[in-house]
Amino acid sequence: MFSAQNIGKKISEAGIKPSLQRIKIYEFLLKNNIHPTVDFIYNQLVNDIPTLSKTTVYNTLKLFEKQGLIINLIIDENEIRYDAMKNIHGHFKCDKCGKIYDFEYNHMQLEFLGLNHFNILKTELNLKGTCPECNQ
Amino acid sequence: MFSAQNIGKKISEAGIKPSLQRIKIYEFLLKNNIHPTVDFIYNQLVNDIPTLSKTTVYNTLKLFEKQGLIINLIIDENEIRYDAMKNIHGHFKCDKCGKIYDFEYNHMQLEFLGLNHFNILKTELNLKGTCPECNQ
DNA sequence: TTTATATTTGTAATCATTACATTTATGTTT
DNA sequence: AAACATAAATGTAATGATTACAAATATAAA
Repeated sequence: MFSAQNIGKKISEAGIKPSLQRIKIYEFLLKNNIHPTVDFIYNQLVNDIPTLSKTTVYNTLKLFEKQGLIINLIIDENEIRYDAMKNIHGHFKCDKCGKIYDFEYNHMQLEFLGLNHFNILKTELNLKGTCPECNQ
Repeated sequence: MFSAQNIGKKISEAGIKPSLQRIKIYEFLLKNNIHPTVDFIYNQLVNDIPTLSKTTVYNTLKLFEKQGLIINLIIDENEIRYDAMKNIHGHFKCDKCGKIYDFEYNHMQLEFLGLNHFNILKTELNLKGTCPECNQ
């Protein structure tokens, strides 16, 4: 499903040279749809690539985002998260356990008032509250 | 329109003792609907209150938020902004000039799929792109 | 006036991110 | 293959927003 070749190809198609580090980082995002932070990604991958630097993770994610391969997710202070899912969806963050859930919504029906002549490039719908597990 | 008494009363109604600092900070948010950062608020008010500490601004805004008097707005990394507008509305941030615009949207028609038994306490709709001024 | 409590203040610590210079890897030319 | 140029990765130091914490000040109560 996500072979190294496929991943490298996707990276190439985004105009990025597929180095080992870049393949591993993108692979991690594709296989783990958990909206990880930079720190989390680094800690997971440093086992695989002992020489990995956190700066590389930062640079790589910034590059991926610039080239449209992933999106970033600013849902709470002091933590940028990353998401390789490219379909439009919303994010729910549980205030108690901190887990982030994806959800679908009827974005086609959304209507914005007073944004004529605005060039909208990104839409973020973030919900907060408590998840079913924490509600019990 | 926003007299010191009215402001003090609103703060009291939120269960907060209306000190000078608290009144000035809330007054600033009410009179300037510009989604300011902590730093901006501090720099504006320190003229008025020369002994003001930035810690007080942080503490006061946190308290206001906890008591539901204001909301915070996390639309970009490294900057929490605050908003005293209590009606539901979205925020558009221009990538070029950085200005944040309010807009209305049809939130009543919004439908979330897969969030049964989730307790939704806050909804944030953030758009990004370029504003008409920067599009020219 | 004492005493207790709440609020404000200033400094130091924390932590995510960025800047920058060095090292390593990759690709090209001769 | 060697020399060179370029790109990518690395490690350390700097930045900047936020928080922790203890001391000082203000407010309220006895």
